[in-house]
Amino acid sequence: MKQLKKIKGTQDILPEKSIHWQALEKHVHTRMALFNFKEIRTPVFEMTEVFARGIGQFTDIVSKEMYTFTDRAQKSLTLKPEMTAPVMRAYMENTLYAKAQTHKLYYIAPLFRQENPQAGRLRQFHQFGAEFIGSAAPEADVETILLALDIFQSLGLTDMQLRINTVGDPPSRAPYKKLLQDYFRQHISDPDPTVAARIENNPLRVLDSKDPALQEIISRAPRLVDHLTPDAAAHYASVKEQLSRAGAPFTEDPLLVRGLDYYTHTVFEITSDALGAQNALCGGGRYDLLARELSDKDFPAVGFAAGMERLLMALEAQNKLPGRETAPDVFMVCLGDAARAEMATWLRRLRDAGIPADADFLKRSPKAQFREANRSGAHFSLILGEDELARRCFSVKDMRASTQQEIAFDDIISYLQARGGNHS
RNA sequence: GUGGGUGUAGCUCAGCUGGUUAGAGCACCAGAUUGUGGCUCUGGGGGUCGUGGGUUCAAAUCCCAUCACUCACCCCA
Repeated sequence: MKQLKKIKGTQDILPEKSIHWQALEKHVHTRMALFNFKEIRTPVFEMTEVFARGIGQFTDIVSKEMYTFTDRAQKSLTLKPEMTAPVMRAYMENTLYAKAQTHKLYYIAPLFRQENPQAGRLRQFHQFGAEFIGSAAPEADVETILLALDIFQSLGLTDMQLRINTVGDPPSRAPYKKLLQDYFRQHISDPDPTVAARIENNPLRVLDSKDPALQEIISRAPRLVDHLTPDAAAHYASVKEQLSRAGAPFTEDPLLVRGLDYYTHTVFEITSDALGAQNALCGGGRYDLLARELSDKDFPAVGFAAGMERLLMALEAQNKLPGRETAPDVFMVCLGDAARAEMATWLRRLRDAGIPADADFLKRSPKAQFREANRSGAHFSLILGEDELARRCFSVKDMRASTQQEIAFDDIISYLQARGGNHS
């Protein structure tokens, strides 16, 4: 029979790796709590509308990367390719805005995009992220950026770059867009279809093109920073000033343009030198326009999303992977049928006492059971055989010291507890 | 969607210009030690050489196709 294989661009996270995932998730929960962000969980799939309207029809995500299918009721559903739109949908659907003026939400979730996989890019990948909804103040932008930095830094990660830019507000952007369109139409003689479409639909996106032929033209293009309304300019200036005061080094990148339509004002990206071509650890920004795309209400918001696979890759490259292997404190070695009959009972007693315990389940030879005990990393082997049963005791072997002594059944739990677990 | 690279044991790989039953290290299992692991020694199991076709007396090796994986472009986390 043919071996079944996982879907392209997906990954099995085996025990060897999952210890790092668990530690990273725990770390995220801890740091988020420190900033008073609360976890939100949303379904893995949504009505396609949530993304089509939220993210924007002309974005790469919506136009070619979504896992979209129709269910039996002929509704179009989509596996979520990002979390900001679902969080905003949930925020409004559950009228969180009625409970408090601002909400600080965070998530850890699997996401799906049908792209060609490569290092740091998968079809099912995982992000954690935060969404600070309800405040239009630059202080909220800063809080969000500092949160992202904090999570990376507190893991010990170094060699990161924070880049920021502003994509302005609608009053700044509308006239600028026209200006940019005119400029590109005038200077790009025969644009390829993608570029042509971008000039029409979202000229800002042309700015981050890496096409060598366009670099010259792009570098001379009019810049949004020079065409901001006073309000937008003040917002951006305030973000920069607060970041500087907080001691967060950043570089301004006038060409940093996020691929999603809902962004306004501040956008930012944190990249790592430890990664390959896909070096963005985290991307985010303010998205005051999203709520209106999904409803008839307006809510200012700012957030970020960070790729967990990429973060783990960067941590691994710097030897900073969090999490350790676990091992049981004790491994039972049962010799003979009478002892084996007591195995389940003793395992239960040990575990009820909070002592991580394992045993051999293959009825193997003593030698093989000790080998397994050794491999498990257990501190002690609890040997139970004919002799021990008769004397109502265990032979307790310390696997590191290679010493052995008898401990009465009645004393075994307290004996092991006094040894303080596997790390003593 | 487009390029490049790689497919031999569970893993890492060797296998020269095609030539008997395809190898090593690690891992796994067993024995040396009939109730004692780690070290050592001995032995063992495990491979349709990614798949299909072609050339040839003969293909893991050469040719074609195909699939998978991977890196990169695009784009993004």
